[in-house]
Amino acid sequence: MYRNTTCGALTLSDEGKAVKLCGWVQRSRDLGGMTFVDLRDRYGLTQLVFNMDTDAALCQAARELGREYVIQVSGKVAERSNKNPNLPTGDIEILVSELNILNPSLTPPFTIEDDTDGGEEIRMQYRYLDLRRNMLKNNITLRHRITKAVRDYLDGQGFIEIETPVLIKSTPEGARDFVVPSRVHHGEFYALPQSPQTFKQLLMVSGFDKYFQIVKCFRDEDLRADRQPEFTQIDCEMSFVEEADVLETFEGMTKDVFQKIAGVSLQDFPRMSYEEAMANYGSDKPDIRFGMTFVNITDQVQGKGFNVFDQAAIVAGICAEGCAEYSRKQIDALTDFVKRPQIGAKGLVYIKLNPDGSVKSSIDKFYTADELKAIGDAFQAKPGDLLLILAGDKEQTLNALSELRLEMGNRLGLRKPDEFKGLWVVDFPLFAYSEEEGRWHSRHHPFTSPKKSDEALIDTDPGAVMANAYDLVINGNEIAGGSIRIHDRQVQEKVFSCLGMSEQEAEDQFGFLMGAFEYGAPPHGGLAFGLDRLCAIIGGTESIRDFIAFPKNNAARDTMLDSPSVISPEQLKELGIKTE
RNA sequence: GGUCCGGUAGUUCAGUUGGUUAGAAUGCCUGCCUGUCACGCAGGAGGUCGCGAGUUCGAGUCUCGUCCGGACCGCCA
Repeated sequence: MYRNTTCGALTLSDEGKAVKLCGWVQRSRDLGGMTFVDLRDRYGLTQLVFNMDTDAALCQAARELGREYVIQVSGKVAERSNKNPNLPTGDIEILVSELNILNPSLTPPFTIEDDTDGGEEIRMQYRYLDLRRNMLKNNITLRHRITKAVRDYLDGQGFIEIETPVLIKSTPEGARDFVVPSRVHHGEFYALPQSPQTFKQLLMVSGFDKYFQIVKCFRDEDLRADRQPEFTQIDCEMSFVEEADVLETFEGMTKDVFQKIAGVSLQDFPRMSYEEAMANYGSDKPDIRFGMTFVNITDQVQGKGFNVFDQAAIVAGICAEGCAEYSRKQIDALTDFVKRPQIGAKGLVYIKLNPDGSVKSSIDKFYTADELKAIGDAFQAKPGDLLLILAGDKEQTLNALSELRLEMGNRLGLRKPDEFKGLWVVDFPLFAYSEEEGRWHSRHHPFTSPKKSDEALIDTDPGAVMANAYDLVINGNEIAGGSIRIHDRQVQEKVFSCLGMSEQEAEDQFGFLMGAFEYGAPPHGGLAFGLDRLCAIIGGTESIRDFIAFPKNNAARDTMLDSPSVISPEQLKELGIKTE
C-alpha cells in the first residue's frame, strides 16, 4: 500500500495516528537541526518534520530532497507547536519515521506556485507541470463538476446520452472542415464533425425524443482566446417541442448548474429580439449587467450644418452617468479607442452636461446650448452626465458604439465579475446576405426552420424571413445557440435552394436527412452549449484555455507535442497522398 | 489574409541619446543555522541579447527580412 490518506485530509482529530502519505515536494526548509518539507498532492499540503536529534540520517536524507521529487513517507500525526492558520492542515505535521524517494525530479523550469514565475509560453510547453498548480487543478476539477451536474440534470429530465461518429462527411456549408484521408479509399476523405447536427436530428426521427451528448467538435478556423479548433459542446435535441419548451428546459438546466456549482441563483432570463438587441446594444450578445443603451438621435441632429452628422446613415450614442468631469485626456483616450482599426470609427463626439447646468461639447460650433440640452433630454441625461456619440454607416457605427459601451462599462466597473445575467436573444433572421460571395447564407445553419408565417417569403424576400432560432447569452458571451429544425422535406429543399444549392447538390450532400424526413420525422429542435465557455464564465476567466487540460495555442499548435507535424513519406504513400 | 504588442540569465523583467566588463529579483549550487511555513544569513555559478542581413568607428539599442509567442479584425453555417 502506497498511502492510507492524503495531504488534504489530516487535522488535529487525527493526532497520534500512524499514516502513510505520497506526494510531491512543494518546498523544503532546512533550519540546520531540523528540516521541514511541504508535501503536496491533489488534495492539499501537509508539513513533514525531520529532526537531527531523532534520526540524523533521515534528516540528512530529507535535506537532499529537491522540488517536485515524488516521495512516500510513514510517520505519526502530531500537533504543531507553531500552527499555520493559512493551511487547512496547519494544525498538524507528520513526524516522519521512514522516507522513500519514489522518483526524483529535475528542477522545474518555473515554480509550481499559485503565483508562479513562469510565463504563458513556458507553461504551455510544460503543461503537465502547470496542471499541478492550484489554479489549473481547480479549473479542471470545476469542469468535471459542471459536466457531472449537466449529466445529472439531463438524466433527471429523461434525456439519454448517445455517441455519434467522429469520422463523417465533409459539407460545403459553414466552417472549414478538418479532413482525414482514407487509406482504404485513396483520394477520399472523412471530415471531423463541426457538430453532431444531422445525427441528432436523425436520432429524433428514430424516436429518441430527448438526446444529449457532451462531445468534441472541430472547426478549422482561426483561433481566439475563446475559440479552439477542437472544443466541447453540450449538444441537445428534443422532439415534439416548440421554441418555448426548449428555452424553458435549458434555462432550467443553466440555473441548476449555476446553483450547484457556483451557489449563484440566476434570475429568469429575459427574452429579447435580435432587432431589439441590435438597436439598443449594437450586438446580438449584449451584456445586460448594465444599461447605457443606445439612443438614436439621427432625426434630431441632422440639418443643422454639421456635415459629419448630416451625411451619416445613423447618429447614435450612449449616456455615461456622472462622467461630465472627464478630462480632455480621458476623452482623447476614448476617441483613440473607437478610432483603432479594429473598431474603425472616424471620431467621437462628446457632450458634457455640467453639474452647474451648462453644456460643453465638441460640436459647440454647430449647435446652440438649447439644442445640446435637447439632445441630453433625448438620452434622459442628468446634469453631471457625459454623452458619447458616433455617426456614420449604420452597421459599423452600431458595432463601434457597442465596443464603446463595453469599454465604458469596464471603466465604470459596471461589469461586475461576481454578477451573472442570462438572456435569450430570439427572432433572428434566417438568412444573411454575403456581399463577398453574392449569395445568401444561413445565419444559424441550414436546418433551422423559418417562422411558419414567413415560409412563403423564402422565394421572394429571403432577408425578411425570421427563424425559430435562439441564443443564450450570459454577461455578453454566447453560451448556447439553437433552433427549431425543419422536419419537412419540401421546406428543407426550399432553404437549400435559397442558399444556392442545386437539387442535385442538395441530394448529394443531405439526401440522407431529407430522406429521413419522409419516414415520419417528428417536429424537433434543440441547442448546443459551448462547454468550454460555460466553464470559463463560471470560473470567472476570459480564456477558455484555462479550462482545457491540453489546449492549442493561437496558431492552432500544441507546443508541448509540437503538432501538427509532418508525417513520413511511407505514411503519405499508404494514404495515396503522395505516390513517389 | 490583415493590424498591434512582445522575444535579454533556468524563470520574470530592467537596460537612458547607439558608447567601458549587459543588471535586478527569483530559481539553482555551496556553507552556517532546532519551530520554519515566501524561513533567515553569507558566498557562488549562470548570457549565441530569437535568427539573418544592413547602417555605423561602434548595435541589446537603429533599418529590413525571418522565426516564435500573445491580443485583435477578417473568418467561425
